[in-house]
Amino acid sequence: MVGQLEVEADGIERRSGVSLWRQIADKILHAIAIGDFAENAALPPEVALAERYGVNRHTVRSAIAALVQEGVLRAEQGRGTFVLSRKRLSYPIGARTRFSAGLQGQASERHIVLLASSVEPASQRVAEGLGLARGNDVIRLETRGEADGRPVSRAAGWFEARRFAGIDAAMAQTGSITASLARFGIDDYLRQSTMLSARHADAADLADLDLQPGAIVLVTVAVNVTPDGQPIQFSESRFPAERVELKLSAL
Amino acid sequence: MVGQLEVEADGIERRSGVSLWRQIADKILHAIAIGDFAENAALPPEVALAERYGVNRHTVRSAIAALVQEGVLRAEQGRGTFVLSRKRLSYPIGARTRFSAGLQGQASERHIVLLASSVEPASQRVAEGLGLARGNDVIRLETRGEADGRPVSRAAGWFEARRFAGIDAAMAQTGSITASLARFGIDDYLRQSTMLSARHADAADLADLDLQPGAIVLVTVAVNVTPDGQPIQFSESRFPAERVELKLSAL
DNA sequence: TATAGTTGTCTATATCAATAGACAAATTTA
DNA sequence: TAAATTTGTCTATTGATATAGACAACTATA
Repeated sequence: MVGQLEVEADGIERRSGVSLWRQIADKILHAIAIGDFAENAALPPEVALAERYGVNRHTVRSAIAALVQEGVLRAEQGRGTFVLSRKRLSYPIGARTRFSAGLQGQASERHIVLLASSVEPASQRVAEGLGLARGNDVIRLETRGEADGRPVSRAAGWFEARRFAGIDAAMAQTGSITASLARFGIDDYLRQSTMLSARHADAADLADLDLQPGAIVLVTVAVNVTPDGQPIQFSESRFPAERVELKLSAL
Repeated sequence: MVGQLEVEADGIERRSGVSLWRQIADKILHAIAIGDFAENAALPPEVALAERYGVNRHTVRSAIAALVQEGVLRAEQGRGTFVLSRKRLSYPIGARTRFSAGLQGQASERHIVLLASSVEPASQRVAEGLGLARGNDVIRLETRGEADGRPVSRAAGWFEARRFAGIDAAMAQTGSITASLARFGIDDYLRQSTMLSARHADAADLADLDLQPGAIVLVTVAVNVTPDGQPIQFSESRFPAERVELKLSAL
Protein backbone atom coordinates (compact mmCIF):
# COMPACT_ATOMS: atom_id res chain seq x y z
CA MET A 1 0.00 0.00 0.00
CA VAL A 2 1.00 3.55 -0.66
CA GLY A 3 0.59 6.29 1.89
CA GLN A 4 0.13 9.25 -0.39
CA LEU A 5 0.79 12.59 1.23
CA GLU A 6 -1.49 15.44 0.24
CA VAL A 7 1.00 18.18 0.93
CA GLU A 8 4.70 17.58 0.52
CA ALA A 9 7.31 18.89 2.86
CA ASP A 10 9.89 21.41 1.78
CA GLY A 11 8.83 22.29 -1.73
CA ILE A 12 8.77 18.90 -3.40
CA GLU A 13 6.21 18.77 -6.21
CA ARG A 14 4.68 15.67 -7.69
CA ARG A 15 3.41 15.29 -11.24
CA SER A 16 5.43 18.31 -12.23
CA GLY A 17 7.35 16.83 -15.12
CA VAL A 18 10.43 16.92 -12.92
CA SER A 19 11.11 13.64 -11.14
CA LEU A 20 11.34 13.64 -7.36
CA TRP A 21 14.91 12.40 -7.34
CA ARG A 22 15.93 15.28 -9.59
CA GLN A 23 14.19 17.82 -7.36
CA ILE A 24 15.86 16.40 -4.27
CA ALA A 25 19.26 16.36 -5.97
CA ASP A 26 18.72 20.06 -6.79
CA LYS A 27 17.80 20.78 -3.18
CA ILE A 28 20.90 19.06 -1.87
CA LEU A 29 23.04 20.97 -4.37
CA HIS A 30 21.45 24.21 -3.27
CA ALA A 31 21.93 23.37 0.39
CA ILE A 32 25.61 22.75 -0.23
CA ALA A 33 25.92 25.95 -2.25
CA ILE A 34 24.47 28.13 0.49
CA GLY A 35 26.58 26.43 3.12
CA ASP A 36 24.01 24.26 4.88
CA PHE A 37 26.39 21.33 4.58
CA ALA A 38 30.04 22.12 5.07
CA GLU A 39 32.66 20.65 2.79
CA ASN A 40 33.69 17.12 3.82
CA ALA A 41 30.75 17.00 6.22
CA ALA A 42 28.45 13.99 6.29
CA LEU A 43 25.01 14.37 4.83
CA PRO A 44 22.11 13.32 7.08
CA PRO A 45 21.49 9.57 6.71
CA GLU A 46 19.22 8.47 3.88
CA VAL A 47 16.29 7.69 6.15
CA ALA A 48 16.45 11.18 7.66
CA LEU A 49 16.55 12.82 4.24
CA ALA A 50 13.67 10.64 3.10
CA GLU A 51 11.61 11.80 6.02
CA ARG A 52 12.58 15.45 5.59
CA TYR A 53 11.48 15.45 1.98
CA GLY A 54 8.52 13.15 2.47
CA VAL A 55 9.67 10.49 0.01
CA ASN A 56 10.87 6.93 0.07
CA ARG A 57 14.43 6.14 0.98
CA HIS A 58 15.03 4.70 -2.49
CA THR A 59 14.06 8.02 -4.05
CA VAL A 60 16.67 9.77 -1.94
CA ARG A 61 19.14 7.14 -3.03
CA SER A 62 18.44 7.98 -6.68
CA ALA A 63 19.15 11.64 -5.97
CA ILE A 64 22.37 10.81 -4.16
CA ALA A 65 23.42 8.45 -6.94
CA ALA A 66 23.07 11.29 -9.44
CA LEU A 67 25.19 13.61 -7.30
CA VAL A 68 27.82 10.92 -6.77
CA GLN A 69 27.89 10.57 -10.55
CA GLU A 70 28.40 14.34 -10.80
CA GLY A 71 31.26 14.23 -8.35
CA VAL A 72 29.47 16.32 -5.73
CA LEU A 73 29.11 13.59 -3.11
CA ARG A 74 30.97 10.46 -2.06
CA ALA A 75 29.05 7.60 -0.44
CA GLU A 76 30.80 5.10 1.85
CA GLN A 77 29.04 1.99 2.94
CA GLY A 78 28.59 1.82 6.67
CA ARG A 79 29.97 5.34 7.24
CA GLY A 80 27.81 7.86 5.47
CA THR A 81 27.64 10.19 2.48
CA PHE A 82 30.05 13.11 2.30
CA VAL A 83 30.21 16.46 0.57
CA LEU A 84 33.05 16.82 -1.89
CA SER A 85 32.34 19.95 -3.86
CA ARG A 86 32.94 23.49 -2.82
CA LYS A 87 30.57 26.40 -2.94
CA ARG A 88 29.64 28.16 -6.12
CA LEU A 89 32.08 30.53 -7.72
CA SER A 90 31.05 34.13 -7.68
CA TYR A 91 31.53 35.44 -11.18
CA PRO A 92 31.67 39.23 -11.46
CA ILE A 93 29.79 41.11 -14.14
CA GLY A 94 30.54 44.78 -14.38
CA ALA A 95 31.83 47.51 -16.63
CA ARG A 96 35.29 46.01 -16.79
CA THR A 97 34.60 42.31 -16.44
CA ARG A 98 37.67 40.24 -17.14
CA PHE A 99 37.60 36.51 -16.74
CA SER A 100 40.76 35.70 -14.81
CA ALA A 101 40.88 38.87 -12.76
CA GLY A 102 37.38 38.32 -11.48
CA LEU A 103 37.92 34.84 -10.15
CA GLN A 104 41.17 35.67 -8.40
CA GLY A 105 41.29 34.16 -4.97
CA GLN A 106 38.38 31.83 -5.58
CA ALA A 107 40.17 29.30 -7.73
CA SER A 108 43.86 28.57 -7.88
CA GLU A 109 43.90 27.82 -11.58
CA ARG A 110 41.76 29.46 -14.24
CA HIS A 111 41.97 29.97 -17.97
CA ILE A 112 40.02 30.25 -21.19
CA VAL A 113 40.21 27.58 -23.89
CA LEU A 114 39.55 28.47 -27.52
CA LEU A 115 37.37 25.65 -28.82
CA ALA A 116 36.73 26.83 -32.36
CA SER A 117 36.68 29.88 -34.56
CA SER A 118 35.09 30.72 -37.87
CA VAL A 119 34.18 33.55 -40.20
CA GLU A 120 30.50 33.90 -41.01
CA PRO A 121 27.97 36.48 -42.11
CA ALA A 122 26.45 38.37 -39.19
CA SER A 123 23.03 37.23 -38.08
CA GLN A 124 20.32 39.74 -37.31
CA ARG A 125 21.08 40.10 -33.62
CA VAL A 126 24.85 40.04 -34.00
CA ALA A 127 24.64 42.75 -36.65
CA GLU A 128 22.40 44.83 -34.40
CA GLY A 129 24.68 44.39 -31.42
CA LEU A 130 27.79 45.40 -33.35
CA GLY A 131 26.10 48.14 -35.35
CA LEU A 132 26.84 46.45 -38.67
CA ALA A 133 24.71 45.72 -41.71
CA ARG A 134 23.29 42.24 -41.62
CA GLY A 135 25.40 39.79 -43.56
CA ASN A 136 28.73 41.55 -43.00
CA ASP A 137 31.46 39.08 -42.15
CA VAL A 138 32.17 38.51 -38.49
CA ILE A 139 34.65 36.26 -36.69
CA ARG A 140 33.14 33.93 -34.14
CA LEU A 141 35.21 32.61 -31.24
CA GLU A 142 33.88 29.70 -29.22
CA THR A 143 35.47 29.53 -25.80
CA ARG A 144 35.18 27.72 -22.51
CA GLY A 145 36.21 29.15 -19.16
CA GLU A 146 37.64 26.74 -16.60
CA ALA A 147 38.51 27.15 -12.95
CA ASP A 148 40.41 24.40 -11.17
CA GLY A 149 39.66 22.10 -14.07
CA ARG A 150 35.90 22.57 -13.94
CA PRO A 151 34.02 24.31 -16.75
CA VAL A 152 32.44 27.49 -15.40
CA SER A 153 31.43 29.23 -18.61
CA ARG A 154 30.85 28.61 -22.28
CA ALA A 155 30.75 31.60 -24.58
CA ALA A 156 30.51 32.65 -28.20
CA GLY A 157 31.98 36.02 -29.11
CA TRP A 158 31.58 37.86 -32.41
CA PHE A 159 33.95 40.52 -33.80
CA GLU A 160 33.84 42.50 -37.03
CA ALA A 161 35.98 40.45 -39.41
CA ARG A 162 37.49 43.38 -41.29
CA ARG A 163 38.72 45.17 -38.21
CA PHE A 164 39.79 42.16 -36.16
CA ALA A 165 41.25 39.84 -38.81
CA GLY A 166 43.49 37.36 -37.01
CA ILE A 167 41.95 37.71 -33.59
CA ASP A 168 41.34 33.96 -33.61
CA ALA A 169 45.07 33.31 -33.87
CA ALA A 170 45.77 35.90 -31.19
CA MET A 171 43.25 34.26 -28.91
CA ALA A 172 44.74 30.81 -29.50
CA GLN A 173 48.17 32.19 -28.68
CA THR A 174 47.38 34.35 -25.67
CA GLY A 175 44.36 32.59 -24.22
CA SER A 176 42.93 35.98 -23.34
CA ILE A 177 40.36 38.20 -24.99
CA THR A 178 41.87 41.26 -23.35
CA ALA A 179 45.37 40.48 -24.61
CA SER A 180 44.03 39.71 -28.08
CA LEU A 181 42.16 42.98 -28.30
CA ALA A 182 45.28 44.81 -27.16
CA ARG A 183 46.96 43.66 -30.38
CA PHE A 184 44.36 45.63 -32.26
CA GLY A 185 45.00 48.76 -30.27
CA ILE A 186 42.15 48.23 -27.80
CA ASP A 187 43.63 48.97 -24.40
CA ASP A 188 40.35 49.39 -22.61
CA TYR A 189 36.80 48.32 -23.22
CA LEU A 190 33.52 48.52 -21.36
CA ARG A 191 30.45 46.39 -21.07
CA GLN A 192 27.67 48.40 -22.60
CA SER A 193 24.66 46.23 -21.85
CA THR A 194 23.83 42.75 -20.63
CA MET A 195 20.63 40.78 -21.02
CA LEU A 196 20.25 37.98 -18.53
CA SER A 197 17.99 34.94 -18.55
CA ALA A 198 17.90 31.35 -17.31
CA ARG A 199 16.76 28.06 -18.79
CA HIS A 200 17.26 24.33 -18.59
CA ALA A 201 20.52 23.17 -20.08
CA ASP A 202 20.16 21.77 -23.58
CA ALA A 203 22.23 19.01 -25.15
CA ALA A 204 25.00 21.41 -26.16
CA ASP A 205 25.23 22.87 -22.65
CA LEU A 206 25.40 19.40 -21.12
CA ALA A 207 28.35 18.47 -23.30
CA ASP A 208 30.12 21.84 -23.15
CA LEU A 209 29.83 22.38 -19.42
CA ASP A 210 29.92 18.77 -18.26
CA LEU A 211 26.47 18.96 -16.68
CA GLN A 212 23.85 16.38 -15.90
CA PRO A 213 20.48 16.57 -17.68
CA GLY A 214 18.05 18.83 -15.87
CA ALA A 215 20.67 21.36 -14.85
CA ILE A 216 20.00 25.08 -15.13
CA VAL A 217 22.16 27.56 -17.04
CA LEU A 218 22.35 31.32 -16.69
CA VAL A 219 22.58 33.03 -20.08
CA THR A 220 24.00 36.48 -20.67
CA VAL A 221 23.97 38.38 -23.95
CA ALA A 222 26.28 41.36 -23.88
CA VAL A 223 27.90 44.05 -25.99
CA ASN A 224 31.39 45.35 -25.25
CA VAL A 225 32.35 48.80 -26.48
CA THR A 226 35.41 51.04 -26.53
CA PRO A 227 35.43 53.90 -24.02
CA ASP A 228 34.03 56.16 -26.74
CA GLY A 229 31.07 53.83 -27.33
CA GLN A 230 32.15 51.93 -30.44
CA PRO A 231 30.89 48.31 -30.33
CA ILE A 232 33.68 45.78 -30.66
CA GLN A 233 32.31 42.50 -29.34
CA PHE A 234 28.94 40.81 -29.15
CA SER A 235 28.78 37.76 -26.91
CA GLU A 236 26.50 35.08 -25.56
CA SER A 237 27.71 33.25 -22.47
CA ARG A 238 26.27 30.35 -20.53
CA PHE A 239 27.05 29.62 -16.88
CA PRO A 240 26.10 26.47 -14.93
CA ALA A 241 23.83 27.79 -12.17
CA GLU A 242 24.93 25.03 -9.81
CA ARG A 243 28.57 26.12 -9.96
CA VAL A 244 28.40 29.84 -10.60
CA GLU A 245 26.50 32.83 -9.36
CA LEU A 246 26.88 36.25 -10.92
CA LYS A 247 27.97 39.25 -8.94
CA LEU A 248 26.76 42.45 -10.54
CA SER A 249 28.97 45.42 -9.80
CA ALA A 250 29.39 48.87 -11.29
CA LEU A 251 28.83 48.52 -14.99
CA MET B 1 7.72 -1.71 -31.21
CA VAL B 2 9.63 1.36 -30.24
CA GLY B 3 12.01 3.09 -32.56
CA GLN B 4 14.49 4.49 -30.08
CA LEU B 5 16.61 7.33 -31.40
CA GLU B 6 20.24 7.37 -30.33
CA VAL B 7 20.65 11.11 -30.60
CA GLU B 8 17.75 13.47 -30.07
CA ALA B 9 17.09 16.49 -32.16
CA ASP B 10 17.24 19.96 -30.69
CA GLY B 11 18.47 19.35 -27.18
CA ILE B 12 15.90 16.93 -25.79
CA GLU B 13 17.39 14.66 -23.12
CA ARG B 14 15.97 11.35 -22.01
CA ARG B 15 16.42 9.74 -18.59
CA SER B 16 17.30 13.15 -17.20
CA GLY B 17 14.81 13.34 -14.37
CA VAL B 18 12.98 15.96 -16.40
CA SER B 19 10.16 14.52 -18.48
CA LEU B 20 10.17 15.05 -22.23
CA TRP B 21 6.86 16.90 -22.17
CA ARG B 22 8.25 19.37 -19.62
CA GLN B 23 11.38 19.92 -21.70
CA ILE B 24 9.32 20.52 -24.82
CA ALA B 25 6.99 22.88 -22.96
CA ASP B 26 10.07 24.82 -21.86
CA LYS B 27 11.35 24.94 -25.43
CA ILE B 28 8.04 26.24 -26.77
CA LEU B 29 7.97 28.87 -24.03
CA HIS B 30 11.49 29.91 -24.92
CA ALA B 31 10.68 30.03 -28.62
CA ILE B 32 7.74 32.32 -27.88
CA ALA B 33 9.86 34.48 -25.59
CA ILE B 34 12.56 35.07 -28.19
CA GLY B 35 9.99 35.77 -30.87
CA ASP B 36 10.12 32.58 -32.92
CA PHE B 37 6.35 32.41 -32.75
CA ALA B 38 4.54 35.72 -32.99
CA GLU B 39 1.66 36.52 -30.70
CA ASN B 40 -1.65 35.08 -31.95
CA ALA B 41 0.23 33.01 -34.50
CA ALA B 42 -0.48 29.34 -34.93
CA LEU B 43 2.05 26.89 -33.60
CA PRO B 44 3.25 24.26 -36.07
CA PRO B 45 0.86 21.28 -36.06
CA GLU B 46 1.45 18.60 -33.46
CA VAL B 47 2.89 16.10 -35.93
CA ALA B 48 5.43 18.66 -37.12
CA LEU B 49 6.48 19.50 -33.57
CA ALA B 50 6.73 15.80 -32.76
CA GLU B 51 9.05 15.31 -35.68
CA ARG B 52 11.12 18.39 -34.88
CA TYR B 53 11.75 17.24 -31.33
CA GLY B 54 12.00 13.56 -32.17
CA VAL B 55 9.17 12.44 -29.92
CA ASN B 56 5.72 10.98 -30.22
CA ARG B 57 2.78 13.21 -31.03
CA HIS B 58 1.20 12.37 -27.65
CA THR B 59 4.26 13.68 -25.88
CA VAL B 60 3.93 16.98 -27.70
CA ARG B 61 0.27 17.00 -26.72
CA SER B 62 1.25 16.68 -23.05
CA ALA B 63 3.55 19.68 -23.40
CA ILE B 64 0.84 21.71 -25.13
CA ALA B 65 -1.72 20.69 -22.51
CA ALA B 66 0.55 22.05 -19.79
CA LEU B 67 0.96 25.36 -21.62
CA VAL B 68 -2.78 25.61 -22.24
CA GLN B 69 -3.22 25.07 -18.51
CA GLU B 70 -0.75 27.89 -17.89
CA GLY B 71 -2.63 30.19 -20.21
CA VAL B 72 0.20 30.49 -22.71
CA LEU B 73 -1.51 28.66 -25.58
CA ARG B 74 -5.04 28.10 -26.80
CA ALA B 75 -5.86 24.92 -28.76
CA GLU B 76 -8.81 24.81 -31.19
CA GLN B 77 -9.93 21.55 -32.67
CA GLY B 78 -9.61 21.52 -36.43
CA ARG B 79 -7.88 24.91 -36.55
CA GLY B 80 -4.64 24.76 -34.66
CA THR B 81 -2.88 25.87 -31.50
CA PHE B 82 -2.32 29.57 -30.95
CA VAL B 83 0.04 31.73 -28.93
CA LEU B 84 -1.67 33.87 -26.32
CA SER B 85 1.14 35.22 -24.20
CA ARG B 86 3.47 38.03 -25.02
CA LYS B 87 7.21 38.09 -24.86
CA ARG B 88 9.10 38.22 -21.63
CA LEU B 89 9.33 41.52 -19.86
CA SER B 90 12.75 43.03 -19.75
CA TYR B 91 13.36 44.02 -16.18
CA PRO B 92 16.14 46.56 -15.72
CA ILE B 93 18.74 46.19 -13.00
CA GLY B 94 21.06 49.10 -12.54
CA ALA B 95 22.25 51.73 -10.12
CA ARG B 96 18.85 53.38 -9.95
CA THR B 97 16.47 50.50 -10.53
CA ARG B 98 12.89 51.46 -9.79
CA PHE B 99 10.12 48.99 -10.41
CA SER B 100 7.50 51.01 -12.28
CA ALA B 101 9.88 53.25 -14.13
CA GLY B 102 11.76 50.29 -15.53
CA LEU B 103 8.79 48.56 -17.06
CA GLN B 104 7.37 51.67 -18.67
CA GLY B 105 6.20 51.01 -22.17
CA GLN B 106 6.29 47.23 -21.77
CA ALA B 107 3.15 46.83 -19.71
CA SER B 108 0.19 49.16 -19.49
CA GLU B 109 -0.47 48.46 -15.84
CA ARG B 110 2.09 47.73 -13.16
CA HIS B 111 2.26 48.00 -9.40
CA ILE B 112 3.66 46.51 -6.24
CA VAL B 113 1.45 44.77 -3.70
CA LEU B 114 2.47 44.65 -0.06
CA LEU B 115 1.71 41.11 1.05
CA ALA B 116 2.94 41.20 4.61
CA SER B 117 5.26 43.00 6.98
CA SER B 118 6.86 42.15 10.27
CA VAL B 119 9.56 43.16 12.71
CA GLU B 120 12.19 40.55 13.43
CA PRO B 121 15.77 40.24 14.60
CA ALA B 122 18.25 40.46 11.73
CA SER B 123 19.62 37.17 10.48
CA GLN B 124 23.30 36.79 9.75
CA ARG B 125 23.15 37.78 6.11
CA VAL B 126 20.66 40.61 6.59
CA ALA B 127 22.80 42.06 9.37
CA GLU B 128 25.88 41.82 7.18
CA GLY B 129 24.14 43.45 4.26
CA LEU B 130 22.84 46.34 6.33
CA GLY B 131 25.98 46.72 8.42
CA LEU B 132 24.16 46.00 11.67
CA ALA B 133 24.92 43.76 14.59
CA ARG B 134 23.20 40.41 14.27
CA GLY B 135 19.91 40.33 16.16
CA ASN B 136 19.12 44.02 15.77
CA ASP B 137 15.49 44.55 14.88
CA VAL B 138 14.66 44.94 11.22
CA ILE B 139 11.39 45.45 9.37
CA ARG B 140 10.65 42.94 6.66
CA LEU B 141 8.36 43.83 3.75
CA GLU B 142 7.04 41.04 1.56
CA THR B 143 5.95 42.33 -1.82
CA ARG B 144 4.83 41.12 -5.21
CA GLY B 145 5.33 43.02 -8.45
CA GLU B 146 2.64 42.70 -11.09
CA ALA B 147 2.46 43.85 -14.69
CA ASP B 148 -0.83 43.61 -16.55
CA GLY B 149 -2.15 41.37 -13.81
CA ARG B 150 0.65 38.84 -14.02
CA PRO B 151 3.13 38.36 -11.19
CA VAL B 152 6.60 39.30 -12.40
CA SER B 153 8.50 39.47 -9.15
CA ARG B 154 8.33 38.41 -5.52
CA ALA B 155 10.60 40.15 -3.07
CA ALA B 156 11.49 40.44 0.58
CA GLY B 157 13.08 43.71 1.71
CA TRP B 158 14.69 44.41 5.11
CA PHE B 159 15.13 47.84 6.69
CA GLU B 160 16.64 48.87 10.02
CA ALA B 161 13.65 49.04 12.36
CA ARG B 162 14.86 51.98 14.44
CA ARG B 163 15.50 54.23 11.48
CA PHE B 164 12.54 53.21 9.31
CA ALA B 165 9.79 52.67 11.86
CA GLY B 166 6.49 52.89 10.02
CA ILE B 167 7.81 52.13 6.56
CA ASP B 168 5.36 49.24 6.37
CA ALA B 169 2.44 51.64 6.70
CA ALA B 170 4.00 54.01 4.19
CA MET B 171 4.44 51.14 1.76
CA ALA B 172 0.85 50.01 2.21
CA GLN B 173 -0.31 53.56 1.56
CA THR B 174 1.91 54.54 -1.36
CA GLY B 175 2.55 51.18 -2.98
CA SER B 176 6.06 52.34 -3.74
CA ILE B 177 9.39 51.72 -2.03
CA THR B 178 10.79 54.92 -3.47
CA ALA B 179 7.90 57.01 -2.16
CA SER B 180 8.09 55.32 1.24
CA LEU B 181 11.80 55.99 1.58
CA ALA B 182 11.19 59.62 0.62
CA ARG B 183 9.17 59.97 3.82
CA PHE B 184 12.32 59.17 5.72
CA GLY B 185 14.33 61.78 3.91
CA ILE B 186 15.81 59.40 1.34
CA ASP B 187 15.51 61.20 -1.98
CA ASP B 188 17.98 59.08 -3.83
CA TYR B 189 19.44 55.65 -3.37
CA LEU B 190 21.76 53.39 -5.31
CA ARG B 191 22.15 49.69 -5.80
CA GLN B 192 25.45 48.79 -4.24
CA SER B 193 25.76 45.14 -5.19
CA THR B 194 23.67 42.34 -6.62
CA MET B 195 24.24 38.60 -6.43
CA LEU B 196 22.42 36.64 -9.06
CA SER B 197 21.56 32.96 -9.30
CA ALA B 198 18.92 30.65 -10.74
CA ARG B 199 17.15 27.55 -9.50
CA HIS B 200 13.98 25.54 -9.88
CA ALA B 201 10.93 27.17 -8.36
CA ASP B 202 10.03 25.77 -4.95
CA ALA B 203 6.55 25.45 -3.49
CA ALA B 204 6.54 29.05 -2.25
CA ASP B 205 7.57 30.39 -5.65
CA LEU B 206 4.88 28.35 -7.37
CA ALA B 207 2.21 29.87 -5.17
CA ASP B 208 3.63 33.40 -5.06
CA LEU B 209 4.30 33.76 -8.76
CA ASP B 210 1.53 31.55 -10.13
CA LEU B 211 3.94 29.15 -11.79
CA GLN B 212 3.72 25.52 -12.83
CA PRO B 213 6.02 23.00 -11.16
CA GLY B 214 9.35 22.73 -12.92
CA ALA B 215 9.58 26.43 -13.69
CA ILE B 216 12.84 28.32 -13.20
CA VAL B 217 13.27 31.44 -11.10
CA LEU B 218 16.02 34.04 -11.21
CA VAL B 219 17.09 35.11 -7.75
CA THR B 220 18.79 38.40 -6.92
CA VAL B 221 20.17 39.43 -3.54
CA ALA B 222 20.95 43.12 -3.38
CA VAL B 223 21.90 45.97 -1.08
CA ASN B 224 20.64 49.53 -1.65
CA VAL B 225 22.63 52.39 -0.22
CA THR B 226 22.35 56.16 0.03
CA PRO B 227 24.58 58.17 -2.31
CA ASP B 228 27.15 58.40 0.47
CA GLY B 229 27.28 54.64 0.87
CA GLN B 230 25.08 54.06 3.89
CA PRO B 231 23.11 50.75 3.56
CA ILE B 232 19.34 51.22 3.83
CA GLN B 233 17.78 48.12 2.28
CA PHE B 234 18.69 44.48 1.93
CA SER B 235 16.53 42.51 -0.48
CA GLU B 236 16.00 39.12 -2.02
CA SER B 237 13.89 39.03 -5.19
CA ARG B 238 12.65 36.17 -7.31
CA PHE B 239 11.66 36.50 -10.97
CA PRO B 240 9.94 33.85 -13.12
CA ALA B 241 12.47 33.15 -15.88
CA GLU B 242 9.71 32.35 -18.34
CA ARG B 243 8.19 35.81 -18.01
CA VAL B 244 11.11 38.05 -17.17
CA GLU B 245 14.64 38.61 -18.31
CA LEU B 246 16.96 40.99 -16.56
CA LYS B 247 18.60 43.88 -18.34
CA LEU B 248 21.79 44.93 -16.60
CA SER B 249 22.65 48.56 -17.13
CA ALA B 250 24.97 51.02 -15.43
CA LEU B 251 24.99 50.17 -11.76
C1' DT C 1 32.92 -8.54 20.65
C1' DA C 2 28.30 -7.50 20.41
C1' DT C 3 25.30 -3.77 18.94
C1' DA C 4 23.64 0.13 16.67
C1' DG C 5 23.84 2.84 12.66
C1' DT C 6 24.73 3.33 7.96
C1' DT C 7 24.94 2.26 2.89
C1' DG C 8 24.11 -1.53 -0.70
C1' DT C 9 21.19 -4.96 -3.00
C1' DC C 10 17.27 -7.60 -3.95
C1' DT C 11 12.15 -8.52 -4.96
C1' DA C 12 7.55 -6.85 -5.72
C1' DT C 13 3.97 -3.59 -6.93
C1' DA C 14 1.72 0.65 -8.52
C1' DT C 15 1.79 4.80 -11.10
C1' DC C 16 3.72 8.04 -14.43
C1' DA C 17 5.86 8.87 -18.94
C1' DA C 18 6.36 7.73 -23.69
C1' DT C 19 5.40 5.23 -27.82
C1' DA C 20 2.18 3.24 -31.26
C1' DG C 21 -1.90 3.08 -33.89
C1' DA C 22 -6.66 3.91 -35.03
C1' DC C 23 -10.37 6.76 -35.59
C1' DA C 24 -13.64 10.71 -34.28
C1' DA C 25 -14.65 15.70 -34.52
C1' DA C 26 -14.02 20.17 -36.17
C1' DT C 27 -12.20 23.42 -39.53
C1' DT C 28 -10.31 24.98 -43.81
C1' DT C 29 -9.54 24.49 -48.64
C1' DA C 30 -10.13 22.79 -53.34
C1' DT D 1 -19.65 18.97 -51.28
C1' DA D 2 -15.52 16.32 -50.93
C1' DA D 3 -10.89 16.17 -49.46
C1' DA D 4 -7.22 17.58 -46.68
C1' DT D 5 -5.68 19.29 -42.36
C1' DT D 6 -5.71 19.58 -37.57
C1' DT D 7 -7.00 18.69 -32.75
C1' DG D 8 -9.41 15.24 -29.55
C1' DT D 9 -10.11 10.58 -27.66
C1' DC D 10 -9.52 5.82 -27.06
C1' DT D 11 -6.83 1.27 -26.36
C1' DA D 12 -2.54 -1.14 -25.72
C1' DT D 13 2.31 -1.75 -24.56
C1' DT D 14 6.86 -0.61 -22.73
C1' DG D 15 10.11 1.59 -19.75
C1' DA D 16 11.10 4.94 -16.05
C1' DT D 17 9.70 6.57 -11.51
C1' DA D 18 8.32 5.81 -6.76
C1' DT D 19 6.92 3.11 -2.88
C1' DA D 20 7.41 -0.91 0.30
C1' DG D 21 9.86 -4.26 2.80
C1' DA D 22 13.58 -7.41 3.90
C1' DC D 23 18.13 -8.33 4.53
C1' DA D 24 23.26 -8.13 3.47
C1' DA D 25 27.66 -5.62 4.07
C1' DC D 26 30.35 -2.49 6.27
C1' DT D 27 31.77 0.90 10.06
C1' DA D 28 32.04 2.87 14.47
C1' DT D 29 31.34 2.46 19.20
C1' DA D 30 29.75 0.91 23.72
